[in-house]
Amino acid sequence: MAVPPSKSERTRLRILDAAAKVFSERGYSGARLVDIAAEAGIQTGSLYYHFDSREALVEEVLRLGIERAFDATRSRVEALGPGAPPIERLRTALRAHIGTILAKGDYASAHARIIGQVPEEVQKRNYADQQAYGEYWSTLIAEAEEAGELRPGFDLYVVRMLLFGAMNWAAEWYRPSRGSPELIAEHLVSMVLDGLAAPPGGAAEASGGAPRRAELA
Amino acid sequence: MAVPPSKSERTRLRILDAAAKVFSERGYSGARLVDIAAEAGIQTGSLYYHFDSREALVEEVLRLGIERAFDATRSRVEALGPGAPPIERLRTALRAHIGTILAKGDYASAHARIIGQVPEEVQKRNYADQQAYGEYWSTLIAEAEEAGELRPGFDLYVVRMLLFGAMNWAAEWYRPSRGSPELIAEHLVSMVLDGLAAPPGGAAEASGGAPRRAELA
DNA sequence: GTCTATAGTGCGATAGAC
DNA sequence: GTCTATCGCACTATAGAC
Repeated sequence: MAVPPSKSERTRLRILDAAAKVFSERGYSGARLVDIAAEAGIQTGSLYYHFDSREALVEEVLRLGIERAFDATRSRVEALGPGAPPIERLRTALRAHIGTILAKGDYASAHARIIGQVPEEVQKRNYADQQAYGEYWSTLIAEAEEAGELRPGFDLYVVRMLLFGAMNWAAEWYRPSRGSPELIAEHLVSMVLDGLAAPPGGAAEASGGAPRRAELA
Repeated sequence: MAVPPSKSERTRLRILDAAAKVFSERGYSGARLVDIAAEAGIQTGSLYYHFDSREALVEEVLRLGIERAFDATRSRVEALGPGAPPIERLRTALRAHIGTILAKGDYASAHARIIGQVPEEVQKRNYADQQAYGEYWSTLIAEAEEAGELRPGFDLYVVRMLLFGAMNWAAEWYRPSRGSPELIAEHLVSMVLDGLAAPPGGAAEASGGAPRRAELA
């Protein structure tokens, strides 16, 4: 754990960062090894000292894409402590996942963008990781429903996918000029949990202004 | 208008359908002309009688992707008549757009998936169409807010992009086994307008079951 | 570990017959 | 209009020097 990273490992990480960026920008087939190498500051041939093939490289990017989002989300949810209401855990997970997409580099967005384009073998090997993260979200949502904190009647799989869509798509349009990641996260949480519509009573005031501006904005 | 399509035009349309499908499945660079030709039932060289280049082909697919979603959405909103409340117009637009994504072939989802990967020149030429459709949505959302039918405080650009994300992403996960397009559309509308959360009163009953099951399910 | 050089392959595009 | 044949290029991957 406390071992300082060797030169080889540091280069390997630079390559992975470069690959995540280029795969995310150009898609799986559009990303050229020469572009990835240039972004990492080496020649194309040198990539093969660190990775067996283009496929092995993309596979590691995809694995890290899930791992980073999962780690960030789980650790922030667990930091709430065991007594937190399920909907508060869900709210925290939403903030963590979209925060990873917006702020934490290109791994998560590379995964979202290219997983449907990589060779079938690579998809299969990534499937277990995806399942585990999906199960985690399923549990978060189901526990909120079982606690009576969600309106009844939703198909929770559909809900989960719509949520992932709103979050993962943010990689396509977000620019820092649009506001802090935290502000975007508050919009998401406010929209999907409380809804855009003013409550029927007409007293818009009573429902509170929608997204409370994030402290860190 | 009433002119029957020539053989050439029918082949051209078969090629476009095939291209929309293959571009949507494999991404811009992953789509091979030989696959598109095979899907259309012709040889690769024959494509060049109908289109000048691979770029010209993808450009037409992208143009149609916007056009079809725009036409479907606008016509359903206008069918409501001039007196419809703005939030009802927005609700209808949401149903129409996601319905196009889920049911109406591959053009809309091809646009969503590959617009970020095509050469910059192609992106630029598609930009005007995108702007027009985006403006249309901006107006729908802004009118609902001005009518006091939305909770105050949202950045409407962020809202629009989160909505597009939830809708466009559906192409990635939707299968007919998940339910009819209409059922998915009701989940979307219910979630983003009324929210997932049960109202604070605790009388979950009063808020109504979430997505009313679509008639056409 | 990283370089240069190159072998091998697959794809977009064109030419010309039918 | 569609075919077959082919040119030329760009890219992955390997070999061997340093």
